[in-house]
This record gives sequence, structure tokens and C-alpha cells, in this order.
Amino acid sequence: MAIGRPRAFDMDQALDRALDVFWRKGYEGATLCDLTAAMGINPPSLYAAFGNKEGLFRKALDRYGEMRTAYWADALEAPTARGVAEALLRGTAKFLTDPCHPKGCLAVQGALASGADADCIRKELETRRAGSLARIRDRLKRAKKEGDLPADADPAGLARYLATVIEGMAVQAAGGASRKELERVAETALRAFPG
Amino acid sequence: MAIGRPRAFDMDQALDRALDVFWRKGYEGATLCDLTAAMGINPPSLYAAFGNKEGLFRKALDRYGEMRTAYWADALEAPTARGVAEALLRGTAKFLTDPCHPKGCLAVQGALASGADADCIRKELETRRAGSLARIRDRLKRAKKEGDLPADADPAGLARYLATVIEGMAVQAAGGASRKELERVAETALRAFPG
DNA sequence: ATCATTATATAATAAGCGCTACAAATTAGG
DNA sequence: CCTAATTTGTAGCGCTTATTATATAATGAT
Repeated sequence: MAIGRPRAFDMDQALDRALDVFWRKGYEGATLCDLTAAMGINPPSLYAAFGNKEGLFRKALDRYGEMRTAYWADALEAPTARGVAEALLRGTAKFLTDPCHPKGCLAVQGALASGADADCIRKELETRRAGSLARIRDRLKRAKKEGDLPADADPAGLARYLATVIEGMAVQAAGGASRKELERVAETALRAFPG
Repeated sequence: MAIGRPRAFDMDQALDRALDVFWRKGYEGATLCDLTAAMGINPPSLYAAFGNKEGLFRKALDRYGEMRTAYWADALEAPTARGVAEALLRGTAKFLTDPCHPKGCLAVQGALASGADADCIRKELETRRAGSLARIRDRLKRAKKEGDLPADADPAGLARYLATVIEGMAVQAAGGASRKELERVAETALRAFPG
């Protein structure tokens, strides 16, 4: 055990609580008062453990990324391009309406537009969304090489289409759309996908 | 002319400037300092003319609605359901990347998630998005009655699909997607539409 | 001219923000 | 025990926020 007074709270649990607050209120909307109250700690403990509000958000964002990776990685490993699209869209419908956490997607509603103070957070989320798009695109390019997608298919275009539907579903979920409604959207969206 | 000292600024122009700020920074991200600077007036003039920040945002939102109505009304009046979908998606791609105003959609990036202070604004935007969805749905229901959509078509589901793609395109535009990329998304999305 | 009325600019208000001294409390090592 | 190291709770910091009091300026009506 390390020297000094031991930490009286669980960092992982506190981070989960912070993630929940950021998820529901966005980066700017979440106040330090909201955060410390939800985490059950006082400001100095927060700053000692996570640096500052921005550092806390970034760590919460990493944790959020891990949650998404759970189904995202599986989906991208589906054997066919169409299987990837199906798993992604259906998995997203499920994830966005999971009662275990707030509705919607942190990478979308965390900071779509912001003041100067949160500008770097906005850009960070933009970068992460671009990363997700790139991962789909790479997978579809591979599918085309493997002959899984037709020779005249446009992997980049299809990837952006899927990303667009996914992000649109996130907005829908934030607005209260049900899981059934999102599954219906996923089903319809798949009709535009070759295969 | 009314009695008293005449107003030294143009309300419509000031409102346009305010809309531009809200559009780029969101409701919470836009400070009164940002707004008064862009509008070229001092706080008392703003409060005398628009009530308060929330009142100013609502008036800016109305003005935004008028801008969108320009192409929405046309799109919904297209003779066939597929024509409606085409006009909506292509019009959205154009609107979201119009160099005359900020990228993206105020109803999406204005306040997707927020603190308690901006909660009523968040709900207001949610309501407006629901209204847009309802307008598409009503139009597609009519199309089904007119035999324009197949008997087994699901107007509500198709409407939500279109709304989802449109909102997803708004997120894409906020993230810097080009007009060409959005037009490509629109083209792909149309392949899921009957007709 | 004078008055009532309205807009303007300056400057101040209370409240909330992110953040941090400070001292007390709790541990391990000597 | 005592010391060094670390966390904790309280309390407050400086700053920004949205909003407004005040005095001045500019108009129409009388």
C-alpha cells in the first residue's frame, strides 16, 4: 500500500458517475457542482485524482469508448460487409437505448457546438467521430478487396452513410426515440446496403 | 413614427447576427458578450428589444425556421413520396453546407444535452424536431392513401428513417463534411426508399 | 420651449463558475 | 511515538455570467 492517507472513494466508480453526468448534460452543461455531487466527493479530491474538468471529461470519454468498443469491435469482425452493417446498426439501436445509461451518444451530444472554452473538447469529439468513420471505411475497403462488396461499390461513401445513420440515431435517441423505433430505422437503412 | 428616441439599430439585422452566433456556439456556448458584440449593440438595447437571452434565442429560432421552410415546404409539396424524399435529402445536403451561414442545423447543435438552465431550450428544440418528423410522416401517410406508396409501406417508419438521415447529416456537417460527401450520403439513403 | 417617452452608454449587480489555500485527518516508515 | 506523505472537508478565491440601475441623449406632442 502506498504511503499517505488512503483514498476514501473508488476512482472507477467515481469516473462512471462523472461519465453519467457528462452524458446527460454535455461538457459545458455539467458543472463541477453536478460532478462532485454525483461522484460523492469534494472538489480537491476531484482535482487531485483527475487534474481538472477537462481531464475528467477525457478520462470519462475513454471509459465511454471502452463501452462502445464492446459491440463495435464485434460488429467490425463480422464475416461480410453486410453483416458488419447489420451488427453496427442493430448494436447501435440497442446501445443508444440501453436503460443502464443515459440515452444517446456522448460523442455526439457531449459538445456539438460550444463556446471558446470548450472548443478543444468539441474538436476532440469531432476527431473521435472521424476515427469511427475511418474504422468502418477501412473494414469496407477490405471487404471490397475480398470481393465481399461488388467491384463498383464505394466503400468510403457507404461508410459515411452508415456513420450518418448512426449519428442520426443518436440524435433520435437523445430526443426520446424508443428502441423499437430505432431498430426499425436500422432495418430500413440496411435496404440501401448492397448484398 | 413612434414617440421617443428612435432605435439606432436594425432589429432584423441584429437578429440575424444573433442567429449566427447561436448557430455556431449553441445556446449555452453563446455568451451575452458574444451576442452584443456581434449585434453591435449594448446589453440594455438587447433586453429592451428581445426580453432576455432565452427570448432572443427563440426569436432567432423562429427566423431559422423560416429559412428552412423555404426548401422544406417545396420538398413536401413534391408530387410523389419518392420525390419528397429526394428533395428533402438533397435540399438538406445543400442547406447544411451553405456558405452563407454556419454549417449544420441549429435545431440539432443548439442544445442536444444541457444543464438545468438551458433545459427548456433543449426541450423546445426536441419539440421542433418532432414537428419536422410529424410533417414528413403526414405527407407519407397521404402518399400511401393516394397509392403513391405501396400498400405494405410503413409511412411512420419511413418518415423516421428520413428524419434520422437528415439529423445524421447535420452532425456530419457540424464535423466538417463537404457538400459533395453529404450529397453522396443522400444518394445512398434514397436507395432504401421505395419507388 | 417644454414635457413625456423611448433608446443609449456606462457601469454595477448578484449569482454561479472552475479552481485552490488551508488545516485537520489518516496512513507508512523510522 | 514521531515524521513525512497523502487525502479530506471547509471555505473562499478571482473571474465570468446574465441582468439591470442610472444618467444622458434624441425624438414627437403640446
